[in-house]
Amino acid sequence: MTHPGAIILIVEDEPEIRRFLRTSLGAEGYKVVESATARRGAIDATTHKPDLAIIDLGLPDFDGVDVIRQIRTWSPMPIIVLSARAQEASKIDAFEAGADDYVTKPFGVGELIARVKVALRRALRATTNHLITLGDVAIDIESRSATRDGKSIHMTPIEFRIVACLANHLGKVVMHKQLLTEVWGPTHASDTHYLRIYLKQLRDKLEIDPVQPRHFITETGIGYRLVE
Amino acid sequence: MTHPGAIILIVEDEPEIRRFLRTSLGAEGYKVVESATARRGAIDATTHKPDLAIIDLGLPDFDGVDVIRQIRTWSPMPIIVLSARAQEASKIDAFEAGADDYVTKPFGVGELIARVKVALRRALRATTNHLITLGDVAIDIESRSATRDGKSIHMTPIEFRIVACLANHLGKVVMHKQLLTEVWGPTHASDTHYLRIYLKQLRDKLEIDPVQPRHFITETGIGYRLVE
DNA sequence: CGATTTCTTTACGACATCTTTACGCACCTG
DNA sequence: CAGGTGCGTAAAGATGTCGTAAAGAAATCG
Repeated sequence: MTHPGAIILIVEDEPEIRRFLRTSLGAEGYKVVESATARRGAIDATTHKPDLAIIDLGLPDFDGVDVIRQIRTWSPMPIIVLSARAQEASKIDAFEAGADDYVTKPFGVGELIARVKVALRRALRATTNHLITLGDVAIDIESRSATRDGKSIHMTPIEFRIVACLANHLGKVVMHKQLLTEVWGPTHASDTHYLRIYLKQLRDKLEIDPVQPRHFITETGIGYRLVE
Repeated sequence: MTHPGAIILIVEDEPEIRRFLRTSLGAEGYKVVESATARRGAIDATTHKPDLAIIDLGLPDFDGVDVIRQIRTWSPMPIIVLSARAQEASKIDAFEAGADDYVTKPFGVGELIARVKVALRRALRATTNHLITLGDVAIDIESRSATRDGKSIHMTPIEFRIVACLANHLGKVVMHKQLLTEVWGPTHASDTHYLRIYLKQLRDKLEIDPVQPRHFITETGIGYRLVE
């Protein structure tokens, strides 16, 4: 599997389809979060911080397009639309709201999973570089793993999200607010002390000398920056 | 239109479809390059450096998937597959070869153009940077970083805001009052000594000879000016 | 269901940045 | 030539941010 442990949010009202997707995606190693309504979906997107969202358009309370717009106000996460509407106008609406892909029902699992993989792969690679070398430590963003001369280094989900976010802007400063919203969601956009704690942990694990960090650089008052 | 003048490569053997795409995409303001064979398409991709490629799978000489693999060895450009093959296996093959999207014939122009826009939008996000060169120093406003022959130069938040403000009016004089209000807010619009202190620091960091400034020019009694 | 990992909360010393204060110099003006 | 004005320079104090440790709460896993 390409992205072990990635969290996928499914916003879909039909229980059979939800069950279907849950088992298929679960078998691929993804964690699945489910929401049956648009309102619930928008909330779950902020609380569960998914890596990707699959959204149905025909929801009971609001239109799925509204959920897309809502998410797009704070996150660039990949969004795949799943809809029975085959008309071109629906597709164009969804794309303009910020969708990344559009799959019409009925659909094949294999195809959907392939599209999920493509979207995740794309989201995790900023340039062309999935592999990052920090001194004697090698980090593979795609397989969520890090190694120091052969020995693997364990990273928790949040630790990895921070590294991935910093790696997406390699060499550039990522502001506190952006880092916090991409990792913890928009509700924690001001909890800068979270960053201090996790950056400490990352430096302890990945830096050669955690006291004199050479890769996880702090830009006081602004944010953090990852340099190779 | 979202990306004026973007170059789009079309690899497609059927002349009617080529003509169709040429007019549709041309009307949207895109430049179109056409190739009728896989071999020709792989060559045109290297010579014309397109921003995006639309590739048919059923080509006379080789399979379109080979063209995708070929391009993926050297470029991360967005690739949209256009194919009559609706089987899931074909789609999965294409995605695994590195395709970004898959549209089955017959298709609607509106949808295709929407998918083209999404792909371009996504690709553009990675490659935008405002660069200013001051002698041997390069400043990237967007990523908040400055470098002198590879070595990064650290700037504090206020220092950077001053540079950004001056860079926004590159070559023109920015008055004391304007600079002060944009950086410190309207309450400090008269504290001109702040500027003297920070301009000194900036010159020490960014000028070749801080005593004889060539880029941070002071306009006595008026304000400051940044020249490249 | 208990054990272990992971996440969140709290607290405080160390440090970078910002602000304040002070003085020397060049220029202009009366 | 004395005194004012605007600018550059330097250094010390104040403020806010950061790093660190440790312990309680929640989630995960066998």
